Amino acid sequence: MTPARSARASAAGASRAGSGRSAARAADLCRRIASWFTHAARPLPWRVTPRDPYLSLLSEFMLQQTQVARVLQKWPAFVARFPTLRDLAEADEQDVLAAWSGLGYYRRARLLHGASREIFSRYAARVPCGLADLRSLPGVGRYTAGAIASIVYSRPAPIVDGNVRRVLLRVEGRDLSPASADRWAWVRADELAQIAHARADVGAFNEGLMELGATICTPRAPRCAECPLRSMCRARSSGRINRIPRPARRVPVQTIHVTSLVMTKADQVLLCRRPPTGLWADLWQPPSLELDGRFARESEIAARARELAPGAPPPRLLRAGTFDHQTTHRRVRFEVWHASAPASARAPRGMRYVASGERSAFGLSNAHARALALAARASAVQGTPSAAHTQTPKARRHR
DNA sequence: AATACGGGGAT
DNA sequence: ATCCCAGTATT
Repeated sequence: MTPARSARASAAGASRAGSGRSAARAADLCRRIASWFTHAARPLPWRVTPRDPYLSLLSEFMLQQTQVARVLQKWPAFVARFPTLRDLAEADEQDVLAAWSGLGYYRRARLLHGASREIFSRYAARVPCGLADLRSLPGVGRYTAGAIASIVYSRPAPIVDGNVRRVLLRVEGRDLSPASADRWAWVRADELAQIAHARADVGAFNEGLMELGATICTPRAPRCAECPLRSMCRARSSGRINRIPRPARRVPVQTIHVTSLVMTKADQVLLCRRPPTGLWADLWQPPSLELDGRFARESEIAARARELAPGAPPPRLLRAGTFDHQTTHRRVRFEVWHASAPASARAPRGMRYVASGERSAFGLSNAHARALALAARASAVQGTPSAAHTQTPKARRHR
């Protein structure tokens, strides 16, 4: 064997056993993350020691595609309303939806409720620790199952969310297409989870990886100077930190027109239920007309108002105003009208007149809550003098 | 492999 | 204005 050939062979061997250097690198990465997380972890209400399985499950559902700051706003009231898994499992779905109001992706509330009922009945009210059992629960996918298994039960399961994917792609300098990036990240996260589990606490490693992505290795303007991985980050050393990960293909935003008719009777407002599928499924709203490319004409609103208060003289309509409600791939334009129903009016079948005090028992989207507020301000201005002087300066601008 | 599904934060 | 967020279920 010539010296040259011998050198190639040993180089190939060393790189496959790959082991050598890459295993040491992986162990180093795990160690740095765990060490950093012990002092950098944000105090969050579900980060209790030891982890509470129910609170962890609840937080994971709420945090699906939802930022920590938003979950923190809704967390106290939800936990106070449903302190234990049993409370949640025995609740009516509508009460769960009401407590979820404003969080978005309302299907999660129904799935969480279903999961809690299944855990209550099939698992004796204990959140399961096995990946397969977890995955069988409604609303629990690969990420959530891995999070519960590893963070709550210290099982060697990987998790990949948007944070983990970004951190791993960057530290390893992988400029992959979105689909390949996701597959690669799961493989890499699995390898690292096994190492972290063998060395220390895989839960702290997984949680630390997410925390790093959420607080340091952010999508834009990452704070590399504070990053525990800065000296080993290949995206940074090759100047590609702003190109990795590649941006996802974005879908064009479509515009929807909603004309809402807010019927009030004394201090009560008429609400109806949305259909069980589609946007804002199963939530409550004021009766609304959703038309293609335009708001409803006043004659169409008037016809609807007569249906809602049959037998009464035609209600006087007040155009309260318009606003835009922006979501990721939709712009919802609202036009809000107000009408007063006579005290004798009865709510049509399936609808309810709801007093402001009991509003919190009804699941309402933020958009429809805003429509109700707009109508209330407008009718207060146009209505009784006693109500008119309570308007805020902001309300005055809407006249 | 795409698409539907909220609402808001950060830049 | 643009991108993204502790994703999952359905098509």
